[in-house]
Amino acid sequence: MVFDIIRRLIKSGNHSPMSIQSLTNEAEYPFQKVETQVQSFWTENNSFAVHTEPSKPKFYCLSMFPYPSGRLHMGHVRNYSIGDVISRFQRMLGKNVLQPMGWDAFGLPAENAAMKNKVPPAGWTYDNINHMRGQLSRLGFAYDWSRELATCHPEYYRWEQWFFCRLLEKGLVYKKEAEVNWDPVDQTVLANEQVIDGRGWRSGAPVERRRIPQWFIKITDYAQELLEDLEKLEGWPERVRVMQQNWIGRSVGMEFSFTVAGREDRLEVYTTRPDTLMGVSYCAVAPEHPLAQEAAASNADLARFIETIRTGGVSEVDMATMEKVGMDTGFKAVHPLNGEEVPIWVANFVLMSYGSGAVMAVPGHDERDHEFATKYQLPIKQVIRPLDDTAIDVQQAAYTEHGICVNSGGMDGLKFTEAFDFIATTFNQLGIGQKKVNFRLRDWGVSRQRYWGTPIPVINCRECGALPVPAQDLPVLLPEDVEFDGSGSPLKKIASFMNCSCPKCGGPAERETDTFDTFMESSWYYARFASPRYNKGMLNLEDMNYWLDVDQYIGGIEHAILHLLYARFFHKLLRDEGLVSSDEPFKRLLTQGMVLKDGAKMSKSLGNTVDPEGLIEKYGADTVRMYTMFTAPPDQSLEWSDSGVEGSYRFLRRLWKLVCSHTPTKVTLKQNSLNDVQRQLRLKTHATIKKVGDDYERRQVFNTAIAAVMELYNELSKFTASHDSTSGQNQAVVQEAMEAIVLLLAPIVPHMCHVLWQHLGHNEAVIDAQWPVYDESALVQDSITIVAQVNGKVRSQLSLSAEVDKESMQLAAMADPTVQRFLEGLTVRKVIVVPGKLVNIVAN
RNA sequence: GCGGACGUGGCGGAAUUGGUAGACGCGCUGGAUUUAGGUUCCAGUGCCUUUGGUGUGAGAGUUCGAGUCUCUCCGUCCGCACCA
Repeated sequence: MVFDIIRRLIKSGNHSPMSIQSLTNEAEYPFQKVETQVQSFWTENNSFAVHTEPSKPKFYCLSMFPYPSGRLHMGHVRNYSIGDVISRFQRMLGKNVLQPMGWDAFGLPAENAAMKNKVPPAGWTYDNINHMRGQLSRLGFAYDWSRELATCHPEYYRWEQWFFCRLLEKGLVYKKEAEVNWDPVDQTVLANEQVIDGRGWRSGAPVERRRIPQWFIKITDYAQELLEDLEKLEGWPERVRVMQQNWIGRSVGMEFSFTVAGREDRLEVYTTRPDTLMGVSYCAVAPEHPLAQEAAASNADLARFIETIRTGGVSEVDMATMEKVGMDTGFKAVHPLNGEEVPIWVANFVLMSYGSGAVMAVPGHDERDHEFATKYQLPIKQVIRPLDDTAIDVQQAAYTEHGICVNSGGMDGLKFTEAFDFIATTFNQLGIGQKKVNFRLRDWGVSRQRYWGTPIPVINCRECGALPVPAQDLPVLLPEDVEFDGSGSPLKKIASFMNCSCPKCGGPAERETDTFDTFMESSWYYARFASPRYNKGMLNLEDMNYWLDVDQYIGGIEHAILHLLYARFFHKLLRDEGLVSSDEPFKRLLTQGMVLKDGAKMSKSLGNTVDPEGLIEKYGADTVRMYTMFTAPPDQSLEWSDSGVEGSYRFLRRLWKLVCSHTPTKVTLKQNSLNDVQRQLRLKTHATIKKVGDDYERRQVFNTAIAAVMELYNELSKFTASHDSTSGQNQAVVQEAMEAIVLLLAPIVPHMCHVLWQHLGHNEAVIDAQWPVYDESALVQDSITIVAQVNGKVRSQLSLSAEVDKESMQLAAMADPTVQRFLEGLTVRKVIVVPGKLVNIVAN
């Protein structure tokens, strides 16, 4: 086993029992001793290991696992602090809380490091994991480390290989040619990230688009369900759901074909705007389209042109921002309604991978078509007019709104849906097309021409084709001790990996050397965490039924679309294989904001990073946790400030001193015998408990929770400064306020609160304490403040009995001298009374 | 290009359902303690011509009442399928 407990025990340091008293007697807040001692306590007691216990309510809190890049950055600290706070809060509510941690260990950076430092990707990755595990422990996160996993471990990826083979057998996986970025100098495939301004990042050579056979998983089979189920995800931020909805991109349109003049075959196109059909002035096909290829065969200029437009990146942003260029193929498409012939062009903006690789172009009513038509002086026809009949000039700009058909023969006067239906009926009768729902979502290409990834478990036999590796031969192990120089896959050079025999005919065969997209591993790790050591199958159903779904998932907004969509898809695949029982993996989602410094994202290239380790050294983990939770709401970006850290540190020091100087008491608090000042403090204590609980659970904003605790602290410290709080009910209300503060902060500042809780006279550990419940009777007030406005402007504040009715409020406001002064010479027209809040007198 | 979000003091942010704008923290100013610096404590702190006026990127609108709702504009940031 790679991950042993022993090493962590050594890491956690000092085991000699140190009494709480020796800590709380220290004049200054001894954060180092506190944190070391409390972390030892958690380790020795195995405090965060959990088991499937069907009789107990569970809570599964998951933070997106990190890529082991080498060191934690502030983004990690923030992400994992949020998850830890939620986990510890839920535990105090009495739940059986699972909070695991692991490593998204495959990926490109390990290969880059391998080239740079001449070390194998595996060794580099394991070293990073060991270092980062230590950093996480030092931050005091309540992980069940016995469940730790790393995706590069065969125990993990073997099940992914097994599952892929199942999908292959079920027909949910297929192989087809797809475009990649090809570096002609380095003779290698480049990631989009490695293409800079259309050139290879290392060679500087112009990148070519090349087609190679790759594996795809049929996510489009699940497009409709992935779209519909978004509505069930009430615990997800609206914006993430909208992003996924747009990504899936359901559209209703017409699929139909043009005849090509003088030919037997037809040109298939898809359009969402059949109402503009009479405005078609040309068609455009992708460079890879058969018609384009055929035309190029007898036209050297066109062949050269197609070659040039196949350079440049393949990403969506490259496609959308590049200059739109094209060339006439010489073929003519015959308009299905008026028989007119329009030219067929080849254009770089048409994607072979989307739809049929061909489009009808209506420059009058589509911006992209308009740009292209203007450039090549193709005709622009107006066939739609605005509903309100405003004058438009389609020669100047495309009119893209829905409107009414004009210049369209029999369709004139029809609105969008009427025109749509007309075309649908007509084409059905002609047998050349029909209504079709299309999705923007494309099938998931999972092949990567990289070494450091899960080997795709496929054997290529010259006789029998591509076959899945039989289950008993799994895992296909990735050789870890390799020479890696970046020129193609090292797997191709290892004969013992490459050569195998065909599982069907037994003849000589070769292994697939591509590896999986790393999104594969991160698409199911949440489930594996619930049965991480299970070796009889991919997932243990009993554990799945107890722990899933993930109650709270936390991670960066940058994963809003891809990772979350793939994980949702994978969950449905797992469900259909009978491995899990629910439809969706993540009940509630919190997308944390970025950590910024000087207004920019912290990054190595900008040199504006802050190293968490140095901060922990200087201020302790509790301060760092508190600062990251206090400075901004979790879903917004966090602007780094050194003096802000000082502020959090100062608060914790003050709190430490105040509680340590208090003598704990067991005196019973008697609500009815409290004086006004005592009642006031008690009111603040319980109002704070109420607000903070709501902030943690419903609102998930921790900055305001901390602010509320600070307010209580301020009131408490004023109280202790001006009253003798060593005896009687004074001591009782102070004890109550302190206990509240310690409990309310325990999820955020767990080390300090562990010690302070014991100082306040409790034997149980604060992690096992019950979350405080507010006392409704303590919140009852005798008098309330009412705002008096004249014409919407605040003129006075009135202290009135809490039970005051609307009429009395109005009378009191009218009688107020300041209000009177502002009403002088005016006639009262109207009075608005908001019970318990304000009175607005409208006068002129 | 497409899609998404955001814009409030000197700064980070608060205002949860249309009802006292600026909670809490930082910074700054003054004072106390200290040989001094630091620390700690106390008081003040949106802006202005201060019995008042004004103020939430700009402009308009709805409303008794708008930071919050609607529209237009400006600006900033994020994602876009091989980075994870």
